[in-house]
Amino acid sequence: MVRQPLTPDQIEAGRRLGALLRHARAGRDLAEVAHAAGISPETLRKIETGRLPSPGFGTIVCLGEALNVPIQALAAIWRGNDLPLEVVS
Amino acid sequence: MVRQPLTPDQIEAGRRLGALLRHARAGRDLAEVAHAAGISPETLRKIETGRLPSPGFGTIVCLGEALNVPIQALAAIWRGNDLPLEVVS
DNA sequence: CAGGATGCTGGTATTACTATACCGGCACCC
DNA sequence: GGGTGCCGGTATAGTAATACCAGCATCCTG
Repeated sequence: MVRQPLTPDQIEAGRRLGALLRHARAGRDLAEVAHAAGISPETLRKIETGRLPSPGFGTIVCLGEALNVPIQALAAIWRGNDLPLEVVS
Repeated sequence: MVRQPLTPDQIEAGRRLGALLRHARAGRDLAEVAHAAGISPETLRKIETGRLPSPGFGTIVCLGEALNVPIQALAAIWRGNDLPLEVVS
């Protein structure tokens, strides 16, 4: 066994994370935010839509910084604690 | 351009992250911690030695949880804020 | 209303990297 | 001298990050 595929749990965690990030962006231009975070717009879009379920740690840290989302909120979302969305509003 | 290699900055960030995690583990068995975090001992060892500079977001979240390290400390280390190591002691 | 601009989406392709496993070797300590 | 634990190297499946493109809404403007 070399690297088993992502579990459904991980995939759903990625979807929750993407939804939170999209909620946090809330109007700002996708490309602008991606550039501020130092990643490509394509990558950000895929994260938001859940097609990149488990992005790199640095990617998320930079995104949280660019969007002013506390990293602990992202971690909580990932772990499944359905933290209220008010923390980012 | 498809996926440019990791920058030296990212590699050094990974090294700092690994050093912090190793410091936080501080005596506990590597294999035990890895199991608690839900990853393989090999992977944890590579993260600690800096040979996996930019692990997945979920990997770091689980590790922080297993080691009782606040996720914000890990993010700060990654960003380069040379946060004192006392936060984990 | 036509037509352009803007912004998001799904698809496909490519490359670097993650996560895992196995091995021999090197310490340290009882 | 045999555990116990860490290390470096190698190998491999699968994913992350990026790019390009055609399509489809919405909005503005002539």
